[in-house]
Amino acid sequence: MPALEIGQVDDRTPPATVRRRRGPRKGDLKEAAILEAAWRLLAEKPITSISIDELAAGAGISRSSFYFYFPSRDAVIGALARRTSEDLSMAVLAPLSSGRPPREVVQSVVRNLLDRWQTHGPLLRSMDALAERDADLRAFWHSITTDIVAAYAAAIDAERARGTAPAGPPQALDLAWALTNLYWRAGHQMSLGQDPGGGERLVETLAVVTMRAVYGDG
Amino acid sequence: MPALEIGQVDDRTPPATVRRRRGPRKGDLKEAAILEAAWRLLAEKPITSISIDELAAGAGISRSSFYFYFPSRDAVIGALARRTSEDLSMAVLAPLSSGRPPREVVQSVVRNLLDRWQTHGPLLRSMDALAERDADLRAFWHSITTDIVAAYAAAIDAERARGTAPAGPPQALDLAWALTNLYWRAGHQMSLGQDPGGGERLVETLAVVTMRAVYGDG
DNA sequence: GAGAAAACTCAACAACACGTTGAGAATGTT
DNA sequence: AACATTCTCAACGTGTTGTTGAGTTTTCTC
Repeated sequence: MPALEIGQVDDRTPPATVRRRRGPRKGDLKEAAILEAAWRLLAEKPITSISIDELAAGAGISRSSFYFYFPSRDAVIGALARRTSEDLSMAVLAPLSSGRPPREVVQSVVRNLLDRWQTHGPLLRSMDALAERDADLRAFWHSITTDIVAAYAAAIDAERARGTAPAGPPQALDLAWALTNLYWRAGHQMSLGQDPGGGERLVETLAVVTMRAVYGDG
Repeated sequence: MPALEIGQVDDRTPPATVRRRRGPRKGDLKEAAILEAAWRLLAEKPITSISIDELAAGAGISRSSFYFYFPSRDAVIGALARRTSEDLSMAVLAPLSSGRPPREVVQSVVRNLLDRWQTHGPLLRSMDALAERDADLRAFWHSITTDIVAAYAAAIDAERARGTAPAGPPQALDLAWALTNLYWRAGHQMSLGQDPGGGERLVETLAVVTMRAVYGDG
């Protein structure tokens, strides 16, 4: 699956904002320009301090015109978020179905996720903040993470069935949920530069914790 | 340590807002009333949708008067956060120095933390959001969590010295950091009702993960 | 308890961001 | 060319923010 870049027009799926426009038209460029501007601005300041004016100016249109494309600033974040969700899912699901040895799978999952946080950090953080206010986005994102957790739990259950991992409690789902949230927060903190020792050391730590949590029987 | 309740006047330390007032004066009641109003409102809606007007009205003063006490809405959250930080530190530090067996210590730490998230959830979530914008609050909170992590790491190192836990890598500090962030995110999600299966089951899951992470040698 | 200082109150003002409206220009379709 | 759709934006109304300056009340000091 092509990893759709930010700013590139997404013609694979109907637009997330089912609002006014229908067919593939010219002003799609402007919509993309707004998203691109949001992406750019997000890298330098938190979402709450980006005004519609800046977004519009960044896309080369007037503030009023902005509202033709998006109903609100939050909707822009929502659109970016939906666009990133696939990428994030794949970061976890691909290694899980690779058939490689457990230790490598875990390492890949963790590495991939932290990698996404490195590049999409500002967006993911904004989304986290937005999800508290926006019920739609919260539901959407909840379903994404639920899928990821379910897949992870299935992998744990498979290991348990093979006898390589001890049976619960905790249930595989609970374990998967906890680990996924561990990765999430770790990535979040890393993207803020709040982690002790960068990159590979963090991957290693998370991988060890995961291996012990799944295969240990403390 | 007396667990200072919200709305109670804090005369133990100089006011966080070193702005205008000095001695212990009458209007302290109003300041407390604002904090109490913030606390109350926070329980029903996210910080971003609470207006200064509501805060002032909740405290029985005019909007302009609000600015006599706090320079901004964020400062109110900051004040509440500082007030809660001790409580949160103690939730972790007390069990660690209790001398009880490891498994019980871990369970207490986790239980205490989740308990705080249950009662202070809306505030802690607001703080998380605020910390991204406010450098002061971020630094303050970072020092709090750093202390907690350090204490946790010291406990792990003690176990390692006793030979009951395997030596690193990962370093005890990295392990403590990861576990603390796991608890944080778990509490965060729980306070949003986004966790699978409530209370005690979550405590159990986190306790198991912790025990395996510290004592396992996967 | 009189007078001064400090603490406190608030209406009015200015600045800003938001979202809407309605009139028009550009683009596409027949 | 005539028509419909897409796109643009100035102008407006609204709500929230933070400041100012003039007042009232409380507290302190003698």
